[in-house]
Amino acid sequence: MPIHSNQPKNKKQQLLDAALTLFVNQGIYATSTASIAKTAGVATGTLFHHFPSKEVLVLELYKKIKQDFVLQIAPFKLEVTQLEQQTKVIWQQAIDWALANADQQNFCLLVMQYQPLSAQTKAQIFADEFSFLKEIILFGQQHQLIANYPIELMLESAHGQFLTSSQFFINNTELAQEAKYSEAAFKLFWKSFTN
Amino acid sequence: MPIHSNQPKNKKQQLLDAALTLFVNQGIYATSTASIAKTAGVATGTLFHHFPSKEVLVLELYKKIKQDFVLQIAPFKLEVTQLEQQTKVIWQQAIDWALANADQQNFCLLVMQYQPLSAQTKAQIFADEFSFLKEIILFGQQHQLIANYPIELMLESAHGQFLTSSQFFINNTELAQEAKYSEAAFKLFWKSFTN
DNA sequence: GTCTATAGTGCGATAGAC
DNA sequence: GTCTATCGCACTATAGAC
Repeated sequence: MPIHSNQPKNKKQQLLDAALTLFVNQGIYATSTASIAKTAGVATGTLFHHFPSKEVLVLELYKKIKQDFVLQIAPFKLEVTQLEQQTKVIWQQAIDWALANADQQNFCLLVMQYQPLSAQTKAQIFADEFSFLKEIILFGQQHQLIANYPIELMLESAHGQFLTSSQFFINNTELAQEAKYSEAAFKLFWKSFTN
Repeated sequence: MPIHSNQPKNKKQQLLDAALTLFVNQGIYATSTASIAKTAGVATGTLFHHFPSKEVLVLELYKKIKQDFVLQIAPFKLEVTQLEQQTKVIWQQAIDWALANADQQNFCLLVMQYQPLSAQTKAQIFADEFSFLKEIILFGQQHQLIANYPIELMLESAHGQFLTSSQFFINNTELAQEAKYSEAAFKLFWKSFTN
């Protein structure tokens, strides 16, 4: 650790933190690099020293967040007799992460609509993020627990349902604690896939 | 009809048409009023004669599109013995409209993330647009055909599933013709709600 | 109603001192 | 690595002639 380390970690992290807050409150387009620098308490030149462009800043922030999300999803050895229960645990871990990291979750939604990032970039991120989901669906189909619909459609549907439910609970945090709501959200998800 | 009517309808409509195309190809923020006017073949001053601001232009375009969408959804007298079939017809009408009006559908998605419009404005639009959906769910619940989950959650879920499926088919138009895919999309939707 | 011309603003990014 | 200062550009919106 350097002797002269200041109380706030490093300026790069301060910039990422400030950017996240501003992005989710104002949108990515509406947030200027100058305002990010000002909020972070650094100069605009410093921002462009750490990130060659605003676009790169957005992408780097996104990747860090998704890395954190994937770590919250504990891996399983899938069991035929336990598949619904195992899926429920994973679903709840994902929802809990979204609730505890509402800014991060909202930012990911914004990035999906942020047009300066290519569709290819987004598709790659999506595939990485939800590889565990594909395993569950294929495993369930092999054992006749999950319907044999086309896998691409099912992946999109599952992702969409997760986004919808997590957004609902983020916008209505008091309902996330009620079993009636959290049970219903998972059942809506699970029943759509069952045979 | 005025004697001096030009071949292109009126300039206001030309502006709306140009705006739609540019918005879905570049995003709303990334599209300048100047480029809309240029594409429409009119001057920037003319744009601001018809729309007091870019924001109003966006909202007016959005309302026109949603009006058109709602007209495509034929009303039904809901019947207990026919509910699944009736819902399927409505679902397919909605998907077909989205496919035939991909630009319009994509634009609606962009508007939902366009932050200059207030959350209240968007919520109002959502309620208007999907009132028929609420009727179906409540009717189905009364007759024990549809699960008794909280109605707000079900409405969000239904809307999300429609957006996911229509986006999937817009991005993979060749699959929309295959019964395997279109049947699966509806079943994913319907099964999630059934008792 | 439509045009041309432009005012006024704020942006992303760079240069160069320290 | 960080700063100050600023460039060059594109944007929304307006003014005023026709």
